[in-house]
Amino acid sequence: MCRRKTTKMKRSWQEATQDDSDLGEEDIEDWSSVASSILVSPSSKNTPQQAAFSREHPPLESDHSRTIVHIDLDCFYAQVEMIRNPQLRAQPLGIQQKNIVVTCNYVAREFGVTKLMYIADAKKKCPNLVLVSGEDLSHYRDYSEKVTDLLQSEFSSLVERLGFDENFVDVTSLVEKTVPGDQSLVEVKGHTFGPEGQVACICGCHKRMAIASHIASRMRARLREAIGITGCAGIAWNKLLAKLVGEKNKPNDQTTLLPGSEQKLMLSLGHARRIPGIGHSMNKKLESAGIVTIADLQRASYSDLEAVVGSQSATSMKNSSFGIDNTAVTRSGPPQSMSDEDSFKLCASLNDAKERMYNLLNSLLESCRLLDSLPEAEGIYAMLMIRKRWRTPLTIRLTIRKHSSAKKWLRESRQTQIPVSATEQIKKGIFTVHGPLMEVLLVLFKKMVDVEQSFHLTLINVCLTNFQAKSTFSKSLDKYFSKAKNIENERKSESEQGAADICKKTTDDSTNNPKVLTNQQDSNITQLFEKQGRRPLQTASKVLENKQNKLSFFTRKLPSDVKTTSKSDPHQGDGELSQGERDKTATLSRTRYSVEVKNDKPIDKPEGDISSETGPSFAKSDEVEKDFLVVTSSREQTSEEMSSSSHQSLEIPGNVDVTVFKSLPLDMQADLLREWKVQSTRDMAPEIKTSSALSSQPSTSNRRITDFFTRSKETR
DNA sequence: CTGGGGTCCT
DNA sequence: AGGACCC
Repeated sequence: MCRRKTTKMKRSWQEATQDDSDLGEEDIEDWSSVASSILVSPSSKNTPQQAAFSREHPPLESDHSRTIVHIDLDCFYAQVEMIRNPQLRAQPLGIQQKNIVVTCNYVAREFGVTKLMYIADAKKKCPNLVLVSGEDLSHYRDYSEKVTDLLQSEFSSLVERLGFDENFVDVTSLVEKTVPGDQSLVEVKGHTFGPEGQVACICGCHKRMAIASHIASRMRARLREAIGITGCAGIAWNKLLAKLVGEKNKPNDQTTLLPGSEQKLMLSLGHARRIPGIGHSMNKKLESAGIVTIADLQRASYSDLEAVVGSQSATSMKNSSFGIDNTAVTRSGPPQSMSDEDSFKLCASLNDAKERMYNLLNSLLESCRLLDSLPEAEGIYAMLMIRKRWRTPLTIRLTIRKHSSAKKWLRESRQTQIPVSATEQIKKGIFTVHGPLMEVLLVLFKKMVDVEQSFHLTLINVCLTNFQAKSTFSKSLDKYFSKAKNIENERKSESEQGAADICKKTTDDSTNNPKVLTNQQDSNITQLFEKQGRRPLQTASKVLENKQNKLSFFTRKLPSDVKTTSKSDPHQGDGELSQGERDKTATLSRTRYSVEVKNDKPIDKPEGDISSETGPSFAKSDEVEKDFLVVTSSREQTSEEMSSSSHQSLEIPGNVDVTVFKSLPLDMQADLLREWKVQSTRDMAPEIKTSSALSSQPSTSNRRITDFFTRSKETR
């Protein structure tokens, strides 16, 4: 079977090889039939035999079983600045970092301003260009996280970030749940890429793409409603194609790839460098072998290619050139590192370097803390934020760039463990550890720079990484709730105490001073500076603009997400929980969105609408801000689920204040319910088997907080 | 006249 | 620790 399949693939490859310029229907049809004939379980690709076989014949398998949406925000930094200051919307706006316009709005683009353009050139093109500094990324980071969170909580738990402004969303399971029973024809929403009316594949992918196009439309609508941000979507059956097709209609639009048109899409790109994964150095290697275009790549013999770039790259490039990509959407989780950097013309003295390092470190620790907003949040919010945010880095890295004539862009770095004294402090929520960290940074600095000699630096970067694996906060949760009434009554200091309690781990002394959580100047820091005028710790109090968004932070990668050497199971979908855990999952969830497809036309309907029984049920978007708990109704409920949703108070541990609990955002309530439920049933006997439809019901946001604390970064 | 971030692999 | 890649 594999052999037949591969033979057929090979034939199509040879056809493409023989005349790349001919994009006739024959090629496309052949590809389509190939694609449809080999809907095969991709899990069969990891066997050694397969790998060995692949070396001779790269695994060109077109897999249509997944449905991927790629979301790409329009000129992201510029959009954020326009949200922050709407007056900018009407003007040509450029975001400036040092000497460069890193991005600009579409008004400016009409003047010919482009990304990564020198300020001087941009001003020449557009003398009235308004420039906003974009060197501080924190606002962009905030909006970026909101976007990922929205996609993750409302559409799919499988969301992968790429930079700040792109997200891949695997909507396979959502699509499957909404496949209409009788309607075979579903119109694609938005633009398509490919010939109209093409019926290319018999596997049902066309219909899935069409449904996904409605989901993508809903995603973009939600991003606009809830965050005020616009973006493009690409819809296809793998990440590569989704990303590439999404660019076809910009800005603020969407494009669905029609099955059979992948060859046309890939060849439309022209240059091989347009393929994600082929960067500067790969491209140079390819050029040295005479491979410049994607057609060249398709045409190149595998053995030649392998000789130039190695077998692994050869295989993935060959596949990519045909639009084949089996890589999974990998849930991003919270960041693996936090860094802050500054570049400059000249840094030539130790004191200068110290001050710059201090400033970088200070802003890093500031963004770790989030305690500034604590007094303005309810105690419970603060605590949960802390639970999410307080990840303790175990290593610190210093990176510099020396001016040394030749390789100006070369960086050097040294890293070391953060002193245990400092990590202990951070665990307790005390972020005034500048002193010890500065000492460590200084050591790292001197490993790279001979401070006795003259030096010339042009960049310094401080990076916190290697976050601690296991959180100890989880067990303090119930304690917190039992104190919740105090917090309500006594406001600020009490909320700080609440946070402090959480941080005390378990057996801490009872004399813990609540004030540890306020800003404290570390007097030791003074000794690090011979010169005065350094900045005190900033006590800026950021307000919680949006508690929901602040609180729904990224989930952490789970062990099952950790890469298995190469291929992925496209059906792992929402499956990072074990079957048993899923079955125990509370069914309360926030309103979810989807699209009802009826008579070839999508109709928005509230999820509770019983008349939607015949088709897939989707919530309507207008009511999203009303946070009411709904029992997801896109399938039948088991009696167990009915009871868990209608008698939710039974799921709440006795020591928890119900009033406080009910004041929480609904998705958080669901998170906690699930957490308790899982905990209370963890040691029970194996549960009743349920249907796959049931088990695949996503618990969306339910996973976020719990996973964050029960699982953490596994050491690598 | 080259951003300020991130990721993973070797 | 560096290098590749991404935005």
